Amino acid sequence: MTLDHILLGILRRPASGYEIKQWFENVFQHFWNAKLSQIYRTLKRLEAQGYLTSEMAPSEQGPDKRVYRITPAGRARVQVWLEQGPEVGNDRHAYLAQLTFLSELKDLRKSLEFMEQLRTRLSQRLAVLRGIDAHWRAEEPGLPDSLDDEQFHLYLTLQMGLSKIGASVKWADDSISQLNKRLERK
Amino acid sequence: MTLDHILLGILRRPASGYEIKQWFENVFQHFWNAKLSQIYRTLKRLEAQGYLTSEMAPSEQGPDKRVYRITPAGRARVQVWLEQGPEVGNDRHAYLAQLTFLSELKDLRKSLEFMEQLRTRLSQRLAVLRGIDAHWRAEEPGLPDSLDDEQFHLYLTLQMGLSKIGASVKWADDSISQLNKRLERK
DNA sequence: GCGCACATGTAAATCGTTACATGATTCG
DNA sequence: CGAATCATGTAACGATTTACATGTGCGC
Repeated sequence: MTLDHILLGILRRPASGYEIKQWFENVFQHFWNAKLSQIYRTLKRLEAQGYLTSEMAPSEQGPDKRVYRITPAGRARVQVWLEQGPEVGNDRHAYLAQLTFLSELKDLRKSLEFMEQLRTRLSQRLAVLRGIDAHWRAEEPGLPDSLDDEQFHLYLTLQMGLSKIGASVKWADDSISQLNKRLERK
Repeated sequence: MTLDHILLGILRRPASGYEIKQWFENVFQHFWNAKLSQIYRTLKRLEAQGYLTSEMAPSEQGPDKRVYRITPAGRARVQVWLEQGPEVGNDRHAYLAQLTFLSELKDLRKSLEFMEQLRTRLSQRLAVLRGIDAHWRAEEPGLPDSLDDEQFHLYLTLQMGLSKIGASVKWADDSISQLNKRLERK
């Protein structure tokens, strides 16, 4: 049900489904994603349940859009979610599952190749986050003190992405060098 | 469809649904989880699709169990999955979503409290992984060189967990100290 | 006898992805 | 006039969770 809460959270300021999708792409990119089709469906349900209202409005750029607004019931739901403490614990990493069984190929060179590909992909994601960070630092020299509280919270989530993906890349490097050692021993 | 592949991967050695669940709890704990109900249903489908066969067998401890065995078609499917390169990119962290909107409470002490709870939970997970690591080191002094290739791959996934959760705890500490600074400034 | 670990499933509901379907506006 | 971006949705399918439902074997 977390998608519900995220949509309600974004709608602390009115927005359309399409605009909400931008949030996922710009802000949540490194820790959550939702397809437009799912967003539209969920907004509709949330409105039927009384957490949102909506109305058509002209767009500055393009066709009319349906703008959603949160109701008091919606605000209350976000509040409960925020006060209930952190939800930890459903990471899902398909590549770690693959790595577990990669020994089945009985060929360490294949494992090495896999890890090198993985390292590349992880570095690319790291580069994206670093770009966002750099952009932010360029615009706000006094970081993080100069940020208002809302931006500061956003900034903390970005730091998390940076620190986690940074650790992953280090791990990949380390694994690659251990694999190389193992290959030399044979 | 990754669950399919994981089940087939585990079944490189015959096992029952209940035993597979132990794998998720012991080995995959830090990066994947599946409920028993889902495992049973998926095994059934995989058998119908010809990737598995099964037969009832007596248990050492408890009632009879249904033991699944992988077929050549199943092995081929795992092979394809392993050779296709790493699947990266759907981390989902509910707590980062919560943190994003925590500014709505307009009370940095609430944010601080949240981060402290989060830090506690993350440390607990780290402690579990460290325990597994310590146990491993105690039994295998020459780590990682003394491991066979299968264990070595497993060991790499554990290192990943250690490194990622370690980074998360560091990030939480850092965030807490930044929040404290911010609180003092007011 | 009670509780725990062992063992297997079904049903209902929701979540999430992929494919399909349509159309307006803007910029080059 | 074509491509990109803006904009909204439906349908079908598969993945996942939660609740329900049942029963064995062992140790205290």
